[in-house]
Amino acid sequence: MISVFIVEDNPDIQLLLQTIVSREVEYACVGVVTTGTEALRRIPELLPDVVLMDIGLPDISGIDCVRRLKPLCPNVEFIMCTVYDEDEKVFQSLEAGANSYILKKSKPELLLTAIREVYEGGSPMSSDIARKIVARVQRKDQARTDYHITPREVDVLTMLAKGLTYNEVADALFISVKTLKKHIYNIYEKLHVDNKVEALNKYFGKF
Amino acid sequence: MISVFIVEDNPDIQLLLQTIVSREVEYACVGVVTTGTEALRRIPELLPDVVLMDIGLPDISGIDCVRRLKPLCPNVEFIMCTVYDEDEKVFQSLEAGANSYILKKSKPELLLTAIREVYEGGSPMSSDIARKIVARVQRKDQARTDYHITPREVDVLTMLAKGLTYNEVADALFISVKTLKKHIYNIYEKLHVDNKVEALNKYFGKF
DNA sequence: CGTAAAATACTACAAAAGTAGTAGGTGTTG
DNA sequence: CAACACCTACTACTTTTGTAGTATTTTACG
Repeated sequence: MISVFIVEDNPDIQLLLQTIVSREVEYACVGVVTTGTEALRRIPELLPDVVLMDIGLPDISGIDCVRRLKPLCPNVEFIMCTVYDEDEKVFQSLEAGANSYILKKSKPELLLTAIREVYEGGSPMSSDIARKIVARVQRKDQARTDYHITPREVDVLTMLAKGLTYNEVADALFISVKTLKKHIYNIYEKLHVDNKVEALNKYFGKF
Repeated sequence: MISVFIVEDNPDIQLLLQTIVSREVEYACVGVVTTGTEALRRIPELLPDVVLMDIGLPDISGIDCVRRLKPLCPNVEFIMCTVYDEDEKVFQSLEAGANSYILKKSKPELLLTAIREVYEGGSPMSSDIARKIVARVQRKDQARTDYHITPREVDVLTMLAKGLTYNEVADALFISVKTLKKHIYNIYEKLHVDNKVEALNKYFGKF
């Protein structure tokens, strides 16, 4: 039996979600609230297995709710259930601690499947939401393409990325600091940057 | 009609995949090879819509194949189709340019759906593969938790992350460089680090 | 085998970053 | 109102980075 908590301000959708969840025997709706404030109070008390969280709430945004709740109850799984499919909403939700992001237009069966899957440790989402996330992961690597950075220069960048000083890098690579500086100088020219952080941002993805 | 190209060294699975794809009218299998080398030669010639790529090939790994092919034919969508479900394989595949990652044990219908969805611009994958990716996105934010970094210090860290110098940050925040240095000194103490890159790595996720 | 790219090493100076304090002002809260 | 956290600003000094060159030695490749 999976206990589900619903946070949704629109009465129609609230009722709809509640109906879908309550109809099946292996799911139980243990609570429904319409505001973020209520969610913040009730969820840590009830500790449901899964929370269906709307984003556009009247007081606090659903994303901020998750951000505040997840540290308090790490074992509660949050599914963002919303009309927005913008990239930023998706990323913010995941960064806040949600593990699933589905659109309200999804079919009832899909919602139930999502609840089960997130409960079982998955991150159910449609393939177009997934693509947004994949694109972000990929963006980091695209950076690494084509600056004519040599293998040795990659070594240097990799060590600098760890936060090592010139002396430490030089020791690790068995070269003199003078040589190292030359490498770094060359790297900066190739990347058209003029300090470490800019170089790392440009070569590896952004922070 | 979606043209599909298959890279798979195991004859049984190769035949199975080919059969699944060829059975439906809206899919056409336009080529099958058993090695990475052949894939590298044939795919840029044929430019199929979708490639089903095995990872464990006899010569070059499927991941390296994608890495080399994707820049040559950016409009070809790659689906990794493999037995491995380790995190690293998943990330490496996505970073190499694949847009979907499915396991060989998946059902035939799921495979066909995946081909269609990736062709339509999605990133189909099971919810447990998705969770691995979500976990990586989240890892970056977990870092930001609990070091007692004040709002002003966050401002400072955010600007430093852009690669700005002390002078530039001080100007941007309308404070003196002396004050800025004090902030940074405090940040370093809180994070137990002693330079910029270490601080950024610790506060935001790793590079 | 020659040559081009890469890696190595050096000088010398300039600029930025980091260390280690003190200290006044502001805002909040028990 | 006292304690506390935070932001601000300062001095003085050290260390690390960055700039701008020259020059020699490997290594890779046609």
